[in-house]
Amino acid sequence: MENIKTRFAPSPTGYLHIGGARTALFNYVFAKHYGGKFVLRIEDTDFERSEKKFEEDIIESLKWLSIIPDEEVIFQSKRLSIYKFYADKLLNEEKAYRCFCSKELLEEDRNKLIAENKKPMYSGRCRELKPDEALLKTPHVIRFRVDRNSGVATGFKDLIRNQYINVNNDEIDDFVIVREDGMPTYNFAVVIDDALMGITHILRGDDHLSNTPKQIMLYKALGFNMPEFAHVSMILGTDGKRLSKRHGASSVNQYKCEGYLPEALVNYLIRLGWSHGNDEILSMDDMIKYFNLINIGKSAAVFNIEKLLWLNSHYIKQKDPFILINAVNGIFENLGNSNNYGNLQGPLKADIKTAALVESLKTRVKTLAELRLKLKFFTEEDIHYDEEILKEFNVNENELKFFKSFGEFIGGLNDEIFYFAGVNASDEASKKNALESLKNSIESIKNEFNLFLSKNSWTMKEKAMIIRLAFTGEKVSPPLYEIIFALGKERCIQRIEKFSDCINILTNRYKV
RNA sequence: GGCCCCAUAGUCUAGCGGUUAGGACGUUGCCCUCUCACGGCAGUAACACGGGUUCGAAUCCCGUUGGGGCUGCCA
Repeated sequence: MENIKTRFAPSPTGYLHIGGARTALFNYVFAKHYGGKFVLRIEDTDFERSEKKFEEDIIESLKWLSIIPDEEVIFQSKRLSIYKFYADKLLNEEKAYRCFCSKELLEEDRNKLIAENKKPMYSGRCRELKPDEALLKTPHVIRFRVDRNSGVATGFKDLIRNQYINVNNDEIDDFVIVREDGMPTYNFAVVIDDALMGITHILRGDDHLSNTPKQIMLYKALGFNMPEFAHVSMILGTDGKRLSKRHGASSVNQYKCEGYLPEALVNYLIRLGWSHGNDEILSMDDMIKYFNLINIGKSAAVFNIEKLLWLNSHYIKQKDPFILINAVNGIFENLGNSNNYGNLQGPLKADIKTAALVESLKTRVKTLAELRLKLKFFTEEDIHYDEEILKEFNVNENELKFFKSFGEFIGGLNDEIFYFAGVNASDEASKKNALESLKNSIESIKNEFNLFLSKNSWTMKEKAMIIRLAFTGEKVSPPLYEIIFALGKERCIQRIEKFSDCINILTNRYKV
């Protein structure tokens, strides 16, 4: 196949949603696989519902997913004269006609047909009408004259089903191609644009399957070359209904804000309806290399957040901590104070201490938002000790002695363990060095720590939890060695003192 | 209602006439272990139903059922 050109043609009536993103992705990788082009066209002919912010969101979200158009974005609203030209052409050739039926009249016709249990279709009342000057000035639409010779059918080959789909023409009424306000309807504009833009393959949702025969008729009437068609099945929610807002997050931007990585989302979407043997993890390059229409599934797919989470955690694990710090700051910066994650103080520092925690936390989280939350004990000074938790682990005054010597141990640690020159997070070599010596520091802390414990005949198992509580206030945390490194001697000792005070208060209360 | 599309585990899927029906997510158990994870190992679970065609059907055909879409001066 040569000179492939595909397009993604959303209407800006909502944020880019998951289904749209997948359609865009399929179009993109299909075009790239054959060395062709992919373009973006915004179908903003519905002035009522189209909004600028949605246009921007669509373009930004695609960019975030690395789905980059090869040509300037096209807006249908800027091509109105083109649609008018072709409407006049059809009118002159009597392939279309003006319809003056009022909306009320049409509604009446419709209801009558429905009452008779018939398919609601336009009656063709204005088909043979020859409007005079006066009538032409009244509001009207333009309808396409469907070939009604009995037995005529319109069909096309669908590349995904690999079969012909035919519909009898008498199933299709004389549909509107130009609205009362002069705007083209979807079926009309889409055909003209796809033809004029030289789109060779139309890959779209199968909700358009029933529209395709109408469009085929227009291609023929306008004398355009016919593109190939491929209809991808839809994405469903867990209830089997078409995916929408009520199924939770449905826009790409929401996933971004919740801390999903673009490569995870793209990987998830490509596998939803398409497969390459048993491959699950696919980079954009892999997708482009392997993508084909044959392996696109015909049946609808249910969106499964668990698998997305799995992929997200997979990609998080692959990243170095400095990149993750950056990514976390990126999403929380945009969210500002209006986020759902409570008050988090400032951006994360791209230093070795933060990196140490992020490195050990990255196997423990599934989203970036979760990562940020798990860093709270580190970024905030105010540690809260929950009485219930302390009771649960039976923290009592007997531990005061332990914490006293533990504090001394921390204070006695070699300062060199904690000393790091600044890390340049944009320099690979600098990061690599820092991460390498970080390992050494952690190793040293581990050795010293174990020595300290065994000298006193204590074990890690019996002391780990109370130390964890003292340092973080939480039952769950990264490993203690990393925490000691990240907090540093001073903050560790402060927390030990605070925790000891807390034990005192608690036990004194019982004595009284 | 009419027309069109679809049908392998809870979910995503492999399979394209002969397989112990494969993989992944999830889930369960075990190992590792300072908590939680990661990781490793093991287990769990599917051809919607009924007719054909064929020596042989998850695979081909028909029907039933179920689901989805369209039926707008939305896209």
